[in-house]
Amino acid sequence: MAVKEIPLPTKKRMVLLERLLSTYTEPRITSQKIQELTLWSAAVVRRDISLLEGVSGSSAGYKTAELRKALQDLLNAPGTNAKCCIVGLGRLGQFLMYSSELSGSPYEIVAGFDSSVNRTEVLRSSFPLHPTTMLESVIRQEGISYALLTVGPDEAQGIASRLCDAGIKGIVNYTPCVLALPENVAVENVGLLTALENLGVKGGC
Amino acid sequence: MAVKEIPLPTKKRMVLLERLLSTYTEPRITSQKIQELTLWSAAVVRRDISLLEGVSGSSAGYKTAELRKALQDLLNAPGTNAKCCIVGLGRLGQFLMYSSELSGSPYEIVAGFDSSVNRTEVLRSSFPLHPTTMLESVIRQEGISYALLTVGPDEAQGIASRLCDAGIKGIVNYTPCVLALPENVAVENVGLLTALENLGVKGGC
DNA sequence: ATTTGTGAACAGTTTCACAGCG
DNA sequence: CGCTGTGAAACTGTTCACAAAT
Repeated sequence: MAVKEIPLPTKKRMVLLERLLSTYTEPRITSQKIQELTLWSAAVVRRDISLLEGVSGSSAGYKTAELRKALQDLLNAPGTNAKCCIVGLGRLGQFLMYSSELSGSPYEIVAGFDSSVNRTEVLRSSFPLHPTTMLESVIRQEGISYALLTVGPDEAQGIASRLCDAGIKGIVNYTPCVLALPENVAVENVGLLTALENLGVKGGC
Repeated sequence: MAVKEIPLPTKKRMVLLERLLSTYTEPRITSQKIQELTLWSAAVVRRDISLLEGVSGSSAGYKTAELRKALQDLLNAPGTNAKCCIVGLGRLGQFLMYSSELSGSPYEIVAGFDSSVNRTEVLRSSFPLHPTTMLESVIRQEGISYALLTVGPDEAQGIASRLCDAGIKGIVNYTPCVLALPENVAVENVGLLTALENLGVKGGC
C-alpha cells in the first residue's frame, strides 16, 4: 500500500515536524532552520523530507505550506476515523476527558469507562460514559481503535487484556505497569515514573 | 565513568524489567519467560543482561533477586537525589502533585510552580508551591534536576527555555508543543496527541 | 536437557561528502 | 553561491546459531 517504506524514527519526526510547522509563519524553511528548532541533524531532516511526495526544495529551502500539506497527507491517511476511549475516570481520566488537545486532529474520544457506576453517571461529558462491564460491546460497536489506560496499577493488566481481546489496536499506558500484550497491539508507555526514568537514562550513567 | 557503554534501548528495557521483577514472585526467571511477559526476544534479553555486572545465569535461568539488585544498582546510580518540580498546577499538574507513583523510587517532587498566586496559595501539598517568578532561584537553591511541564501550549516554550537556563537536566513535556532546547537537556514528550500519534505510527501506514 | 553468553552476520538509521540544480 | 538530494560509508542495535556451563 505504501509507495515507499518509511522508517519508524522518521515517522515520529514527521509527526513532530508537522506540529512544528503549524506554528511556523515564514513562507519557506530550510533543513538548517529545522535543525536549529529540533536539534535533528540537517542531513536527517533532508532525508526524511526526501521520502515525502510532492515536495521539492530549492536553494531557498522548502515551501512551508507545501511541506506541511505533504506531511498531513501522509500522516492522516491511515488515521481517518481513529476513535479512542478512556478507561478509568479518576483524576487523570477526567483531565484527558476535558482536554481539548485532540481537537483538529484525526483522533477523537468517543467513550469513557469506569468500574464505578457512580462516576459514569455523575460526570458530564461530550461523549457517553459506560460501566467497565460494557467495555467489549461498546468497543466493538463503535469500532474504537485506541484506548487511554488510566486505571489503577492493580487493574491495569486485567483491563489491558480485555482491551486486546476486544480488538483494540493500541494502548496509551498511563499506569506504571509493564503490560504483557500480544504483538499486534502497540503500546506507548507514558506513566510518570517511566517518563522520568527514561529521562534519567538519556542523561548518561 | 561507565564500565561498559550501555545502549539506550537497552537502558529503557532495563527500567521496565526492573519494574517487572518488582512484582515477580518466582525465585528464578529465564530469558524465555521474560520474552513471554514483554515480547522482547529472548536473545535481546540475554544480551541486555550480559551487560550487567554481578549477574550469572545457569540452566535454571537467572536468580530473580540477584538480577533485580543488579538492575537497581545500575539504574539508581545516577539518580540519587533526583529532585523534580512541577511547572503548571492546572488539572494535570494537580494530578501529578497528588500522585503517589514516585514513592519508593529515587525521584522526588520537591516544588511546584504556577503563575497564578491564587493557586500556589490555595492548594495544599506536601512540598512548597511558588509563583513562577521564583522558578530560577528555587531550582538553583534546591538543586532540582527534572521538571514536569504542564503549562498551557502558549507558555510552554518560554518556560522551557527558562528551565534550561536555570540548569535543569531533563523535561517531561506534557504539552503538545515541540520544544526547542539545548542538546544537553533531555526531553520526553508525553503529550496526549504525541502519544496517540506515535501509536498510530507504530501500527503501519 | 536446558539455558546462558557471545562471536559473527544482518538490518535499520544516521552521517558524510559532494554532485547537481535553482 | 547556498541548499537540496543521495550514493556510499559508518554506526548502532538485533538476530542467528552454537559452544560452554550447570
